[in-house]
Amino acid sequence: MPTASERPTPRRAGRPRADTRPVVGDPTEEILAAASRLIGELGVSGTPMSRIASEVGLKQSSLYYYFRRKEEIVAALVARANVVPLELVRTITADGGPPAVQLYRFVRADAVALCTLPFDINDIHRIAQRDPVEFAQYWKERATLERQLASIVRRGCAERQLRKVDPKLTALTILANDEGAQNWFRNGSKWPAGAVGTYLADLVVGGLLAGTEHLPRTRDAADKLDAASSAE
Amino acid sequence: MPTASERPTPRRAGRPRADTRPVVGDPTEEILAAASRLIGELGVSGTPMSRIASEVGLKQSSLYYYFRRKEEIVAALVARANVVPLELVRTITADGGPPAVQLYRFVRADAVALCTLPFDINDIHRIAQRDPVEFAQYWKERATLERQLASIVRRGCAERQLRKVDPKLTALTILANDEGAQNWFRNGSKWPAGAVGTYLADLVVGGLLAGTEHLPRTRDAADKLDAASSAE
DNA sequence: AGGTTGTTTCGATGGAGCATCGAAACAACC
DNA sequence: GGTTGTTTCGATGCTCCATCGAAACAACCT
Repeated sequence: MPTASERPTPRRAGRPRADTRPVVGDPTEEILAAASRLIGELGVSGTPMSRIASEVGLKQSSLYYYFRRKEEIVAALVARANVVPLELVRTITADGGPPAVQLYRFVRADAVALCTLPFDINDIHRIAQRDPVEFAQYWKERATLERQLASIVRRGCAERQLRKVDPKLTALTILANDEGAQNWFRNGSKWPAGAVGTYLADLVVGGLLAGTEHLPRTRDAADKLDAASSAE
Repeated sequence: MPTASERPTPRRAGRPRADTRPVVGDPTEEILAAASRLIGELGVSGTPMSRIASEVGLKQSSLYYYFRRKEEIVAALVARANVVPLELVRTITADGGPPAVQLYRFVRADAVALCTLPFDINDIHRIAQRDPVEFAQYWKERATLERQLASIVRRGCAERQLRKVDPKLTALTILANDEGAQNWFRNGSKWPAGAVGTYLADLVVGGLLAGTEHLPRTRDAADKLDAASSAE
């Protein structure tokens, strides 16, 4: 009698696929994975639904059983990508420490996360701007992110650690910076993602600190907290 | 006898347009102007050729008499936008002055120029990445811009005015910064373009200077040179 | 065993957008 | 009056997105 691992995948309910390859996992996940890969290569408007479908062994129209519109796929991808920075501010704020160190940690980690993303976040950003309904979740989370970043900046200014800057404008610029970095990073960068992150964090936090001489100390503190955070 | 200004525009050679409105100027220019406006509103993939055509009083297929492909229109737009930063480094380098001041002037003016651009430079950037042939000119000019910026940074480092940074990486980041700023600026900014430019220049140059305390002096010097430059 | 229900997939189809082609409709010149 | 060159059009083919109804199965019920 065959064990579960030997047993061939049980036939699924529903009409069989024209493509004879066996169904590997959750089709929704398969579709998202294929879409992420293809969109990373060809861009959103450059990847036809038919291509995504054939990649997962389906016909074009069958995709619409899982997603009602192309943008729904894009929205699902961006929703996952958005988790990273949100989680990031959460843990960094929880870890505490001086605002400048928190900012340093965020900028570096966010830049690295964006650079290792398989698809172009700015491309998707653009689509999200033109479809506020489908991407309502995205904009809400992004506003939260901006607020939390701004509040870190505000504390940094109050404690005289940072120059006097507009917290809201600074938060926007930091996010735009990280996304801008991804732009040329994906465009064939000779620097590794980690180097880009550290460079950006140096530049931004260096530009915000009341005295640049504190930058090395800030970076060291960030290193230590990051190490402790990844160890657990 | 009617003077030149009273005389109706002389009939042009070729089949008359279905649209009865008189032809105002060079159709190529009209097309580019309409395309710039529409693409700014709806994005490149969001503006159909038929829309551009009807805007200038032509049928869809008639556009292909002036431009062979849609990307050719986009390339023409980006070629013009690219003139601004190139001209900018040229005059700023010619004006001379400390490297930090030159950088400050560039970042501020470039950010302002991008923010007042009618269309989304990142959107076009993305298309240019996927069509290196049509946009060869763009990439060549951009490489030149990077090199010139990098050389300013290199001098700044050599003169101990700036922190020790990678000049090439810095040039890339500066350009990405300016483009990133345009992203959220067009997305309904409550700050004027000038404020954005000054803020970005403060942040970037502040982050590069060996000592932040020199930032106000650098800004003042940039102000003076900009005033002198605009006066002539 | 045969029928019913629910699930998943397909094929056909319509509509929108890009691009090409040949011809139409003019002016200018011979 | 005919020829040439310029500008525009309409028709057409192709690709892509999205919808719809039906096909092809499994599972469950009698």
